[in-house]
Amino acid sequence: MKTKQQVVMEFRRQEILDAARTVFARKGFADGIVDDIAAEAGVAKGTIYLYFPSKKEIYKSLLQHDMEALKAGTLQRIDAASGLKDKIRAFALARLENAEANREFFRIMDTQPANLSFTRSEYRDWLKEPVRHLAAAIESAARGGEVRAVEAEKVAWAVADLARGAILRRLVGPAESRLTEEAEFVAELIWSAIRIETAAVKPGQETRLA
Amino acid sequence: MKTKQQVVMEFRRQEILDAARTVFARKGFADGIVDDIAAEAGVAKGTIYLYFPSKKEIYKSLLQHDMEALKAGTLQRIDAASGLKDKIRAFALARLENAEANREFFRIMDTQPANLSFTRSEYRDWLKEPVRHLAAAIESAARGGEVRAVEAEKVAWAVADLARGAILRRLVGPAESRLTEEAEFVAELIWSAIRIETAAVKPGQETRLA
Amino acid sequence: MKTKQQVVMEFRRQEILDAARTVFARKGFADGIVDDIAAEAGVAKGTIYLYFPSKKEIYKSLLQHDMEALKAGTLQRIDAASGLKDKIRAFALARLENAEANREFFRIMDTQPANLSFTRSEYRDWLKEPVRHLAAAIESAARGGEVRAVEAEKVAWAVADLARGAILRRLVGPAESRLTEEAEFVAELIWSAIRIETAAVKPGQETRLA
Amino acid sequence: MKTKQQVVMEFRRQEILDAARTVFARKGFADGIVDDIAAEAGVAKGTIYLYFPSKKEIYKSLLQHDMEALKAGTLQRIDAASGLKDKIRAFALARLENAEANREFFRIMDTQPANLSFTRSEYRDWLKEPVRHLAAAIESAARGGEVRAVEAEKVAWAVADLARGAILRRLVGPAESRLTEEAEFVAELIWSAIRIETAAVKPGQETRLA
DNA sequence: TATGAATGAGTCTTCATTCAT
DNA sequence: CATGAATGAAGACTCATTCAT
Repeated sequence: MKTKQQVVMEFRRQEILDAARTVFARKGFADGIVDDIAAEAGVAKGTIYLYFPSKKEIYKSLLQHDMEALKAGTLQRIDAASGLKDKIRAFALARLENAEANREFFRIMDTQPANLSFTRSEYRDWLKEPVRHLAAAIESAARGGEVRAVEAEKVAWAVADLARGAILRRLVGPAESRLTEEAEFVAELIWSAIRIETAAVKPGQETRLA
Repeated sequence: MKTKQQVVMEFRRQEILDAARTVFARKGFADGIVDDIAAEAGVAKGTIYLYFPSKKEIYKSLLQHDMEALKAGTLQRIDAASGLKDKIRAFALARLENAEANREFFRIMDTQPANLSFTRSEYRDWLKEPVRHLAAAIESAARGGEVRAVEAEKVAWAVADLARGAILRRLVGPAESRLTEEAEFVAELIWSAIRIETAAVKPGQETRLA
Repeated sequence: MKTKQQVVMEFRRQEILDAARTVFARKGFADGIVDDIAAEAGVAKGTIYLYFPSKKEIYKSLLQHDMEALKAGTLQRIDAASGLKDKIRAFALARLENAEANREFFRIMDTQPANLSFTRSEYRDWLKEPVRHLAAAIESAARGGEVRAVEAEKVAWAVADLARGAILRRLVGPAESRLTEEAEFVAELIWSAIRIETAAVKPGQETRLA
Repeated sequence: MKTKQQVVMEFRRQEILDAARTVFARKGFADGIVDDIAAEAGVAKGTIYLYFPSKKEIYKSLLQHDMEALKAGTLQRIDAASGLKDKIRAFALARLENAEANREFFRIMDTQPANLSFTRSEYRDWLKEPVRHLAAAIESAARGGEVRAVEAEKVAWAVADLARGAILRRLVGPAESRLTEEAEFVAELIWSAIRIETAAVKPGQETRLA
């Protein structure tokens, strides 16, 4: 069981990480100075160094923590969905919602300097697992004759790419549609591309891509 | 007509921009110091400031310049292609080849700090025009009954997203396939999603997605 | 009579001083940080400040305390010796043994920053008294015709200087001889220099300087 | 041949070293802050770092430089003297004069923290050579029957110790005697201790020790 | 025009000291 | 009394920018 000490310790760390996320998201790593983080967290500068050995380490912890959460959430939502199309939609929606709820985190992910030893490639590693998960589902569906025999992993990455693009556009310009619509668009696009047509699509029988 | 002065001036600016591209790509904006750029360009540090008012301005000029080139190239290649699928493939290939030929530039685009007043949103603006171009082609094809009545601009952005994802993966891990294959995959995926099926796809009649 | 309070107080102060001696000897004043002292003493950092008003004051107390002990010990051993040569030997041996038994203290004495208001000059003051004591013995011997009429105080300081040098060399390199031999060397050297020769020294009649 | 560049470079380094010597002598290493050195040298703080990579390196360079000079000077003066007693006197006088002319340097030598990787032991190394030089002269004299068969190196170190003590006392209290007298005292003391008496010293025939 | 030495504001980090518990 | 988390002043070092040559 945790001592009260540890609880307080953990709480402070979290406060600082939250402050850091805000600051780094706003100014990036280099321009997000420690004074800012301290001010944002409402503590003195020295206090920061009681909980983290360096600015870099704050940054790393932040990424690690947030990415872990994102990964777990995404995996869980993929599993919760039943059909393949639902899984695709779930994946996209998980990423969209996470980014929406945590714009700061996404902005960091997206502007992360490549030279902090903890690099984008590691970021991609966190993404890799959910993508593989999705790829497995696609393969399974292909074996079941539900979709065509596609390169499952490439298609799964495509889902991730589309989700990312959608998020980015929402981040820059104001949102023009609901998150569910965005996710639906992704799912529909991919689904249309890989499903096995049981019949010719006649004019007027369009899918929701339109 | 340009004086010799101006020619020399322009030449030096270009040398410095090239050096800056290399440095910024390697170390990012914050860690790419002016001394590095000067050394890379083979001039003294002070000389840099005869051609650019500040480090930030070098960065901005660099982005502006490279993005302009990318935009022009992409537009031209879209126009050169005839059918819609070809145009899609051309778009993807243009971006892939550009990124390949100019990894440094792409890396900068991709890690660009969000706080340089010259932001990603502006970057996206450069991309916007080729995407709109592609969207127009899609709409035209839709009107011609070649593809379904889709949200043309969203689909066009999807093409851009997929291309970007492909590039990113090539940048991180070593390339596993040829650029043309990557472009083909993108074109095929999108095409499969939006084309109007003239007949049911029978088993064994798969497309090249696989 | 001391209350139990005072006894405990005194005990804690001593513990802290002991810890401080170890730390300062190992790292010097500037690099011997208060956390180190607290850890070494097995108390919390705040506790230190219940017993001493500042780090500097710990340092001063430490020097004061140790030097007082050194002075008292040296004086006592000089007095205990009977003849002049014995007194010289006793002086040197007292300093050597003290330094050996308490290398930490000596190292502090010897590297003491000159700018702690409590300076080396004060340190020398503690040494002054034993030296004067020895000088008095020399003068007395001179009056008794035992040694030549030398500048007693200068000779006494010379004894101190030689002892110090011997200690320093033992501190740096590993000891090559016993403490008593070192002291004997000092005593013999000085004694040879000031004694009144009762007869010419013939070859082969060398003293133990060799 | 040196370029003008190198000359200017060397000159600036020297200016900074001079400033550093003053500051370090006054405040010690830890409290001698870089701003002080810069102010003393009449340059901006940043300039310091054009000539030295770190504060520690300034300190090391300073010691190295000054000790080298001291060693060379001492060796030369020993060699210049003819008889053994003269050599002893020369050694002591060289150290005394050097310390007098460069009180700052001596104070640094004497308060040097032991934990700068470049330690006192290395300082002793610089002293070692002149001492060995003197020891050789003593041994040679012993073989020539001029002095007794003493432990030459220990005696030579004794000379160094006495010189050091004399310097220290002059540094603390104001000088009471001329440098030559101090050196003469050292030489006379050692000489009395090791010379071979050709005849009994009769009362009234005292040497200059008195 | 080109140079590169000089500048000093700005940043991270440390650590003596305080104080609420 | 004891604790140790919190503080913030201070210091080493960096680097964009300037300017005398």
